[in-house]
Formats: sequence, structure tokens, C-alpha cells
Amino acid sequence: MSSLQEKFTEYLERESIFKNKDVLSTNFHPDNILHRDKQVDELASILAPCLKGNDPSNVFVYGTVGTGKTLVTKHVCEELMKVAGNGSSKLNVVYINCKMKKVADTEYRLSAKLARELGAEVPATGLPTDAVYERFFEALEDKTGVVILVLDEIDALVRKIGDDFLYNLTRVNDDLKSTKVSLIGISNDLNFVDYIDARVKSSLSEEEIIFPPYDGMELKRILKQRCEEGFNEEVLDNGVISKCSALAASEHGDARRAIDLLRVAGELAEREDEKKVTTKHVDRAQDKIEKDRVVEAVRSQPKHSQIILYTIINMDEGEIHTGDVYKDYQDMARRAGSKPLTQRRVSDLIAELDMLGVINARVVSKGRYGRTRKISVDLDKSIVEKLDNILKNKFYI
DNA sequence: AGTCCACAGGAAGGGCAGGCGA
DNA sequence: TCGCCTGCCCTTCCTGTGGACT
Repeated sequence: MSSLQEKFTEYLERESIFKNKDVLSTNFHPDNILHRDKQVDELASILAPCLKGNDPSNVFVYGTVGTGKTLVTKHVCEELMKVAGNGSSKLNVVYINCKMKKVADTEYRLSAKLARELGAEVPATGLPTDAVYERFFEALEDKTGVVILVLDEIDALVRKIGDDFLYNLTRVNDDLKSTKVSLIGISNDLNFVDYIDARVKSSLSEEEIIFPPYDGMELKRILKQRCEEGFNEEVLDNGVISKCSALAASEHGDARRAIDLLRVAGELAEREDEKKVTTKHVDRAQDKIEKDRVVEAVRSQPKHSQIILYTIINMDEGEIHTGDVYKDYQDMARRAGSKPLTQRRVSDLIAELDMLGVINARVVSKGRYGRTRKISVDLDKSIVEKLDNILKNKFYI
């Protein structure tokens, strides 16, 4: 037997820390959602009329990241579909995450995605937007009954393409004969409704459901529930759950973060062939998650964004401004074999990197010395080193 | 109070890729 | 196949801006 085969065999024989790892994935839907009874009930009573073929009110759901908005919405819709499936009412639910790049981040892409979800065929490009709208409407009309459209991260969409699209969606019922549409908008931004058109606002927020952040105790109970199903018995050291929930509670009560911490800590322990998950694993999980998030974000960026980031992390310490970055970037881009983009475009890409949380770019005025962005990289040294290596290898600089 | 800097960021338009219809 | 149309990415041109300096 080869040494690699031995390694695999040994892995198979080793007892896993996990009982069912899926439970610890953020996409997992538990049967019993803790601490969200009120929101589940509210949403359920708002959506219930669609079981009798009536169009329910539009709903606006908001709360910060990891407060269970998506989970509760999907859960209620699934239960609704089950009941509708048994009865005579026709019901369809379409869920779209508007933040997905290249999928639903422009008017065209979003309407194309909606149309496709409803069974229509739409090419990735080439059609006029009106034509895509038309296909979407036709697909809606074909469905008959009630269609619930769930638009997750709707705030990101509106920031990018404005609220005209939402306006059209809230008016769609006027043009449809056999189908009734209800919208559920999910937003992480609590002030989102303040910067949309008043007509859209009144129509979209006929009903509002607020998801407050979980507190430390609530997070602890949620984690306990997942641990019982996800981990084998007695593999968690004392204090692991408390530590995960405390860390996540300090980050706006983000349950997703708490569950990720727990899973990654378990993975780290298992990889090291340890019998128990300890708080030390949680600390390292915290670092690893941050590292992976940033690295993934950077990997998915276009080439020039990456060159700009590489330029920034290789600049001397001290104050860095847009102009300095642009000067160095031009040189770097040529060395990487590309024609440099204009300063205008680079300015936009810097703003995007800031939005991603990879760099900090704050607009400052230096008085007589002009207005610019002050740029810094607030990442852990090990993350910066990793990014530096990845980008250096990619561009052979 | 007025000037001036170094950009930020809005608007318009060009080039390209890709679909549609004749 | 070809002309036309569109979305997307990018450039060009432009106006706006906060605060140090005079």
C-alpha cells in the first residue's frame, strides 16, 4: 500500500469530530428556528392569504447580517409551498440574491435572472432591456396564481442600479391578468428605505418586519442546538460555545459568524488529529475566516483591481493618497503586461476595494493640497503577506 | 474673503461582444 | 450573412468640493 493510500485509510478509520457537518453550514435550515418565533409568525400571517389565491402585501424585511432574515424567509416560504402543494392554490416562490456579481447586479441581469427562474429563456446579453422585461412578464403570466419574489440584499441592488426597477416591480400587478405578485425585500441596511422613491417606499413597505441582532445568550442557545446535531458527544471543550457566541455577539450578534467559527474550529482540530476542539482552535478559526474572506474577495476581482491592490500593499508605510497609488500603479500595470487604466477608472476601483473591506479609503481634504482619498490597509500582517504572494505569482511581478 | 489644489464623482460617448431579424 | 441594437466596461470631459494658505 502506498503512503498516500495509508494516509487515506488512516483518515477513514479515524473517528470524526463531526456527527453531521452539514448542520454547521450556514446554508443549513434547522426545523426549529430559535428566537425568531415572532418574525416567523408575522411573516406567515402576512403571506397566508396567498393560499386562498389572494395576493399578500409586499413585505420589507430588515436587520443586520446574520440575524436570520434569509433563513426565516426561506423557511416560511418552504412551509407555505408544502401546504399550497396539497391544496388547489397555485403558488411559486422565486428567491434571488441581488448581491451576486455578474448574476443580478444590473437591471438587465436581474430581470433576466427572474425570467429564467420562472422558466423563460434569456440570453446573457444582446437583448434590449425592455425585451427581457417582456419575457419576464410573460413568464409571470404563464405561472398563474400567486408568485412571491424574494429579493435578498435589495439595498445593494438599489445602490447600484437605482430604484426604477423596484418601482416597475411594485406596479407589475396592474398589468397582469392571471398572476398576482408579492414582493419580499430583504435588506441589511436599516436606513435603506430612506433613500428610495416615496412611491416605491410606500408600496414595498406595506408590511415591515425587523430582525434585531441576537444577544450573547441567544447565540449560545443557537450554537448549542447546532452542536448537538453537528458534533459527536464530548468533543467540545468547555468554553468553546461561549467563546464563539461572545465573539459573534461583539460583531453585531451575527449568528452566521458564530456558526462559521464553530465549524472552522472543528475542522482545524480534526485536521490536527486532535480529539477535542478547544478555545485555541476558535481563536485560530477567527483568523482563518477573516483570511479566507479577504483572499476570496480579492481573487474574484478583475485584473486591474488586483494590480491596484498589489501596488497599495507594496507602497512604503505612511500616508498613501490616490495620486501616489496611480503613479505606482501605472508602472506596475506595464510590468504586468497591461495598458494602465485612466485615473478616473482607478478611482472607481479603489472605491470598490474599499466597499469590499479589503482596504480603507476615506475621502479627506488636505486644504491647499487638494481633496483626495487617504488609503490604508488594515489587514493582519499574515493576510497581507498571503495576498502579496498570490498577486506576485499571478502577475510575475 | 478669496484662491487654489488634487482629486471625487457625474455625464456622455466609444469600442466590443453578443442576440435578433431580414 | 449582415446591419442593427443593446449592455457593459472604460475613457474623456467636466463640475464640485473641503480646507490650508494668502
